[in-house]
Amino acid sequence: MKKENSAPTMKDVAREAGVALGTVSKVVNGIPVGDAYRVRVEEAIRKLNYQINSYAQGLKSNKTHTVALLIPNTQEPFYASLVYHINIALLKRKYRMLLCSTDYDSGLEQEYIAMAQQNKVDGIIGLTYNPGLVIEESTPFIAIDRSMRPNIPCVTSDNFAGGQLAAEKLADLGCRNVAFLRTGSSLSNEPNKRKAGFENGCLSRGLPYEMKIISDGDPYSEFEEFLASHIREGRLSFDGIFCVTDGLAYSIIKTLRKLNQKVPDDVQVIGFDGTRHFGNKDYTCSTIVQPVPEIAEMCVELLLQENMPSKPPLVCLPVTYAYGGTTLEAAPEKEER
Amino acid sequence: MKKENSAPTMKDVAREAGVALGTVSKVVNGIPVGDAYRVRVEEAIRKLNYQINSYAQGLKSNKTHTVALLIPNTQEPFYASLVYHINIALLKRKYRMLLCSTDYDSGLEQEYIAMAQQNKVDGIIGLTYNPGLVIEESTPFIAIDRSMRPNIPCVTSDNFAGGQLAAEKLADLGCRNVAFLRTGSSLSNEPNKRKAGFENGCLSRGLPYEMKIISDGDPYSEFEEFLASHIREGRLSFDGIFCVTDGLAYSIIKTLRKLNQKVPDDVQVIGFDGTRHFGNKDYTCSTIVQPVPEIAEMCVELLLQENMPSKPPLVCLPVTYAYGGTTLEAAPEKEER
DNA sequence: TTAATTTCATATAACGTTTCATGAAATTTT
DNA sequence: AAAATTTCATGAAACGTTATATGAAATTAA
Repeated sequence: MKKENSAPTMKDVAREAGVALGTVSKVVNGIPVGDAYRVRVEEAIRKLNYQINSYAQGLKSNKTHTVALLIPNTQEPFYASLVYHINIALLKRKYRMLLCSTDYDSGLEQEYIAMAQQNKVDGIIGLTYNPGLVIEESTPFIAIDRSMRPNIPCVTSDNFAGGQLAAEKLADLGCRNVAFLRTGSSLSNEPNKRKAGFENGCLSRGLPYEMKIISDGDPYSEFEEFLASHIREGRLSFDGIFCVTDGLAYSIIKTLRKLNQKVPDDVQVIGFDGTRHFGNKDYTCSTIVQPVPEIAEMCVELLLQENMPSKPPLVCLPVTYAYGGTTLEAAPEKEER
Repeated sequence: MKKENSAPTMKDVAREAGVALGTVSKVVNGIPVGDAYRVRVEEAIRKLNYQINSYAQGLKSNKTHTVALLIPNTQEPFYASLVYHINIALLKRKYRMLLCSTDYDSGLEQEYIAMAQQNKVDGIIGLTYNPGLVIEESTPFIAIDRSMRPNIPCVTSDNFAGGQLAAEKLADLGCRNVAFLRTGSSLSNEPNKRKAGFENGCLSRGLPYEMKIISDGDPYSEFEEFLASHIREGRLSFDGIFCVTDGLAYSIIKTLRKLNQKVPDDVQVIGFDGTRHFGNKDYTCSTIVQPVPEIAEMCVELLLQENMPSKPPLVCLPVTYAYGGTTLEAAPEKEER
């Protein structure tokens, strides 16, 4: 007599189908089995509504079907978007996601990695700015947005091309004098690539540019001061601004408004990230879009692939430009006024 | 001889400490054991850096130490904040979180619940607007923000009090004519409580009010039309607006700006949620703050408590008002101009 | 037709826990 | 001091899988 409330096991399926336990296991795992057997097992599975007990499976196979995602937080739109798409990519492959918000705390990061080193996850996808993390060779690790070390695969957007694209767009849209703005808060070197790409793009188009990087103090008031100091007779000396992130772009747009500069008529603004903010179209700007779904897919793909290539790949995914109302282009959908 | 790359097991600890397997299990699970034994086991655990294999544990005990979180998405700030705080509350108790983005898809929701019904999670915390979900009695379920049915515990903010608080605040700040704005997109009945509380507050203060609920069409242009129609000689007939969410508030503020109404001088705006948007202080408004960390704690607490009370609790947590620049109050920190 | 080979379902032994019956040692009772 | 009782570490069984050795049936070779 079977207990009331317990899920059916392979043994139950085997009894129901009149086959051996091992045969059920094979069917469940897609290992070829005589047609007559397979059909009977499949029927029994359907009839009993059998689902595999992944904990028994994990115990036996040392595979947990769980992947840890190390991410600073789940609230900034870019991170939230990564969480969302990685979650989808994992569920698609029947993997669970263990979410680990690290708050940039290297102690926590190391703790989670240690946990993974034990037997709790099959691998880690990590966005961390802490290069000193101790990661055992045996734990598959994929880095997002920052190359951790030579032997760890890394998936990033093509930040250099993104910077270049921003410069070219601004040039195409008639700018004659542009600026790159960035805060120094991020320790990743990817923003530097955005900057380098932007410089490169400006140079190749003969577009005069200025760089402003605020690393200390309150970036918002510092940027306001910076912008105010570039106003002569009510006019800003730039007519195009590239901000290192959309978050900064929003802030700059607000500052520009305060300084009576019209966006995009007086000055055009391009951000970076392109993560839609809680589906509210009021909070978009023209931007360089990071291909978050593709980044997510690629991370999961690399992490779960059977045989890691000897040379760990550095994947650099293409970015695109998207109009968002803060440049002179026409909206793709419909002009809203 | 032990395999190189495998984690130490209880057996290893037992051998190292010279005690029986069961004794190690007791120590690990905090079951009292003779002091001398406990010390030796603890030492061995430290020496071998033993960590329990939660898959073996889950197999044996039918406890998975995993909780599923059903949530529409991870990107809207309120949801993102819930994810974050529930994640923390669970990790604190050594529970894993299985994140399930449902996109309001009842099929997906049901699928995840079925998965939980099998043996994959110990319980579910769910924010869903689908009252028809089939949930077995045996699966602990905590609803957020919407009472699913009488026998399922539910944790919400005190939406009624929040509406009331908004009305009182606006009255205190000198408003003489106010409006409640809401989109009809949400199927939850909690927004109705916000509305009811607001009405109640207005009535008790003798504050004339108007309600506008947009359920069809593009809410943004509809609201713009609505607001424009209430302008006489350049002045809006309201001097206070309560929006059902911060997201709507941002949108309304932008519309007001377009209509040349100054916030907060001409019209004050209060939103609802109080989730800080990606830590960017440019995107805050005066608001009724939902106590997300407390909601998260409460959900986890209720879900994991040993003996569920016979009468499932309906927990209603207190909200607070927070200044955010869109009302006439002074900023708590420092006035920024 | 018989022997050698291949095919493939079966049964069994782990995997690392928890739990529980067992009985030795320590304590209390007489 | 002996008997009865309590305390508590022990070790084996079980949880639901996977993997591997086993041998029966089917196929091929002689």
